[in-house]
Amino acid sequence: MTKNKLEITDTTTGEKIKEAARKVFTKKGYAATRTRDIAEEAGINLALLNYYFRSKEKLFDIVMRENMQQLLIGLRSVLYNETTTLLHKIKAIVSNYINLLRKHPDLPLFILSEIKANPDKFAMNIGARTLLLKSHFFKQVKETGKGKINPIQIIINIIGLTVFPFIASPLLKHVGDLNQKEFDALMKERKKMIPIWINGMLKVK
Amino acid sequence: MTKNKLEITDTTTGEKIKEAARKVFTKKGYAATRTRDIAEEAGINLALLNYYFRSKEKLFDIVMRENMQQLLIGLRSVLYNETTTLLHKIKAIVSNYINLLRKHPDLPLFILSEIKANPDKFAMNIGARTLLLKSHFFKQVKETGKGKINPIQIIINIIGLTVFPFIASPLLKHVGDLNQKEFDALMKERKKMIPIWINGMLKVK
DNA sequence: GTCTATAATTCGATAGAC
DNA sequence: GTCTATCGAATTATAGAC
Repeated sequence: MTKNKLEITDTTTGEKIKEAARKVFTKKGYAATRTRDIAEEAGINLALLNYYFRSKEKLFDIVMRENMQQLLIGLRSVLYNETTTLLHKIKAIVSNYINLLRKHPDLPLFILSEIKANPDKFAMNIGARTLLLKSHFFKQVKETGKGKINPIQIIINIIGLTVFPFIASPLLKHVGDLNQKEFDALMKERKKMIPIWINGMLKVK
Repeated sequence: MTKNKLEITDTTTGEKIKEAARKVFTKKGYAATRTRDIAEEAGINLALLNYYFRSKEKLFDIVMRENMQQLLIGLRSVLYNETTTLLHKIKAIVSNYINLLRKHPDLPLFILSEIKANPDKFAMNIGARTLLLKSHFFKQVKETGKGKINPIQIIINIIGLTVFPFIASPLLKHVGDLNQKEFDALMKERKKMIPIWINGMLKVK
C-alpha cells in the first residue's frame, strides 16, 4: 500500500526488458506474447532478451513474481494492525487497491488468467493463506458478523466489489455506454461506497 | 434462463468438434489452444477439423458466439417482465447465473479474457447495450435507488458479486483453504445472500 | 467424409561476428 | 553487451489417397 514498484523506471538494459515484458505479458497473456514483441517494445534485439533471461518462461516468472509482490506490499501492515477499526481497514484496503488498479487496470485479469492456466506454478507458500486467515482483520470480520455471516463471504465481497469492475471493464464500458473518464469517475465513487455497502452486509439479517 | 445449449450432445461430427473446441478453448484460452488438442478431444483427425471449419479462428468465432448467446438466453424475459418486483428479478438473475456457473465455472474468465484480447472483434451490436438500458429492470433499479445511487453501480455489484468468485476460484480455494465441495456450498449460500445484500445497498444512505 | 503425409509459417533459442 | 543470421521445434493448414 506504499510505493509502487511497477513504476520504477530503471535505465539498465535488464530493467528495460523487464518493463517491456511486464507491459506485453500483462496486455496479451503469456501464450499470446511473442518474445519478439517484448524485444521491440524494449527497443533491443531478440537475442539480447535470451542473453539476459535465458528463456521466455524465466522472464515471465520474474515479472509475475514482482506483480504478485506488488499486490501484497503493505497489505500485511493493514491486516495486522490491532489499533484500527474494521471499517477503517476496509476503507484502506479498498481505497489503496482502487488507486493501484486505476494505474494498472490489466493486472487482475492477467494474474487470475495465468493462475488458472498454471495453478501448480502458483501453488503458493502457505504464507499467502495464513496472511489472511491469521490476521486481526479476519478476526474482526468474524466477530462483527457474529455467526450470522461466513467471514469468507465478506472477504469475497470486498475483493469482488473492488476488483471485478476492472476485470470486466471492456464489457462494462460497452453495455453501460461509458468512456474512460466516466468509468474512472465510477471507480472513484466506489472507493467511498464499497465500505458503506460492506458495512451494511455486516449488520443485515 | 431456460434450456442449456452447452449441454446438447449432438452426435454429428461437426457438433462433436464444436463441443471439443468449446471445452479446450474455455480451459486454455485461444492462444494456448492447439487445434491438435481439439481434434484429439473430439476423437477425430486434425485435417477433419479444417475440413469442417476452415481455420482455428473461424471455429473459435462460432464457439464464442454460442457462448455469448448462452449467457443472454432467457435474460430478456426476466429484464423486461413488468409484472415482477425488482427483488424478484434480482433473485432470478443471481440464482440462474450461479446455477449456470456451477456447471460452467470457466466461462466468465474465458470470455472476459478474450474480449480484452480482441475488443474490436466483440464490438457488439447496439443490442447488447439497449437490452439492459431500456429494460424494465433498469427502470426499477433507478427508481428504487431514487437519485441516491447510480444504477450502473448496482448492476456492477449484482454481476460482480455473482461472477467474481468463479473468476477467482483458484485463488479463493487456496487462500480460503477450501475444497471444491466447500466452495460449492459457499456459492449455494450466495444465491440466497446476494439479493439481500443488494437490497441493503438500495436502501442504505 | 476421413485419413496420412507434408507443405508453409511462426516462434523460441542459439551461434558467432563485432 | 549487442547485433545479424539461422537453426530447430511446434503448429496451422492443405494436398491427395481411400
